[in-house]
Amino acid sequence: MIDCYPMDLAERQLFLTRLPHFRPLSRKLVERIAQATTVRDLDIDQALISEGQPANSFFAVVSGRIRVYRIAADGHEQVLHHVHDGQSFAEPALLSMGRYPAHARAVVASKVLEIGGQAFVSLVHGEPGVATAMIGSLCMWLVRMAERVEELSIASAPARLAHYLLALPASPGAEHLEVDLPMTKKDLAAHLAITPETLSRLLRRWQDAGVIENRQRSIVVLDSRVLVGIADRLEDSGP
Amino acid sequence: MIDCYPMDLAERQLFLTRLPHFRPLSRKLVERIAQATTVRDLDIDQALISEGQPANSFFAVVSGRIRVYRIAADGHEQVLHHVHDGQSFAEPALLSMGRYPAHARAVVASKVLEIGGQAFVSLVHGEPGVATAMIGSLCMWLVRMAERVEELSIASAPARLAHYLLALPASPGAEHLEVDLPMTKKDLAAHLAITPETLSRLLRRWQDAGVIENRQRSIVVLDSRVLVGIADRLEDSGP
DNA sequence: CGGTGCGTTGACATTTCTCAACTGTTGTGG
DNA sequence: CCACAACAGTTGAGAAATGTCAACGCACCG
Repeated sequence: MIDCYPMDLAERQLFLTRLPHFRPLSRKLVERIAQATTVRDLDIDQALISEGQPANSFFAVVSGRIRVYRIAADGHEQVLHHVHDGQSFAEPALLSMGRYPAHARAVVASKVLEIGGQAFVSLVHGEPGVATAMIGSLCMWLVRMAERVEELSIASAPARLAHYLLALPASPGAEHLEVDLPMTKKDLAAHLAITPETLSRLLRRWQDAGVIENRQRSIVVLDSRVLVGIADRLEDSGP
Repeated sequence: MIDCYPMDLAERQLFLTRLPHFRPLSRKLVERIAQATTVRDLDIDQALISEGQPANSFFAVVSGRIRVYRIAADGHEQVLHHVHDGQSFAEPALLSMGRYPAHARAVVASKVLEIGGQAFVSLVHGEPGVATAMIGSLCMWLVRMAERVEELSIASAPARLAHYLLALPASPGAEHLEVDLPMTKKDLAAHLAITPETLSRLLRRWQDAGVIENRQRSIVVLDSRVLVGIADRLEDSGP
């Protein structure tokens, strides 16, 4: 864990300024928001929110990654989102629902900013600038959710996986594109609503076909055109 | 089509007052919003929004039903939502995206209120009450989307269908609960990401088992406990 | 160095889709 | 008002995809 020192007010303020939806706010407003924050350092797998708790805060991820999930009726853990650094979450819970609708837990050791309480809520209701910022933030979440719905509506597992890989930010490897997987393959399987076995077999098949290279925590895309074709459900060359 | 007469300002204002997120607003504010609206009467299957158009308005459904959808890469129509009377949509497009992210089209003959233009946007940015109302509206959408994600993440078709039926508002029939299907079975199948054939077979099987009665546009639930069990993936008594 | 759990692989069971044919309903034009 | 066209809905048979169960290798952490 790199950033495991306490953040002072100026640091918290600087971090807030960098969040997309607080960027347009005046220095003074951001300072007032920063005063209503506290820092939470989380160990790996440490719980942050339990479903049903009264919502008194929302959160922004400074570093690390948070898993937002619910427990299905059969006890299975259903992942709603992975929240990365620079993103915030649980705004709706604080602003209009009153209770947290899901669990949240650190995937890796993480540092989050807790922004909360009545102080922030009254700021939203009283300051048009803050309200506008929150509207922008909520709209971003809606777009992400719409993408997620579209992704999950894709019937075939190969198409869902290809779609997901192509949407991930790619860093130029030695010669081809290399995408870092932001979670374990087990979690990725859950995210795509398939089993880990199916995921493993798909990656194996594409590797054998020379389309990708399957590494530990990343995928090297050797022929993205084939992946695009699979994502568009044109055809997947079977086993 | 019942309401195919023009709505005057007072009627539009009254309708807006009834929308959940405009209810808390003062009479004067609602009147100013109403002045920025126009009525659109749509025939069955008539287009309202095309994906990619510049967004200058958002919409509220007075009567009828609007289908929000996207065209997938393979030409398949992917339904994101069905919007019913008393609900609004496309707020994010107007407030922060600038362009419509999806198509919208009338499922049946419908009347929608177009609320729009710079007038409304400046009202949102200037009037804390309106901004708060929009925040509430966006939060409701987020909750709906989260439910949709959870629904689609359920792996098995019987569980998805049972979950959907149980979430639908039920009217007490002669003796048992009767739920009206808000769309055709073909569209319902698309909504659940299954084929119409699979849907038909599931309803048939449950009817044969005495759990439901399969009518044209509604389902009579004879034994909701069995449905709850199926939704929780406990077990579905096979054919 | 040994355990814990991810990732992989194989064999098998099950679900769901696909294709094709048929039935029923609805709405329209003669 | 009826006949017909168009299309939602149903049913069946077979194929394909995916899940389940089981076993094993391997990395990582204590």
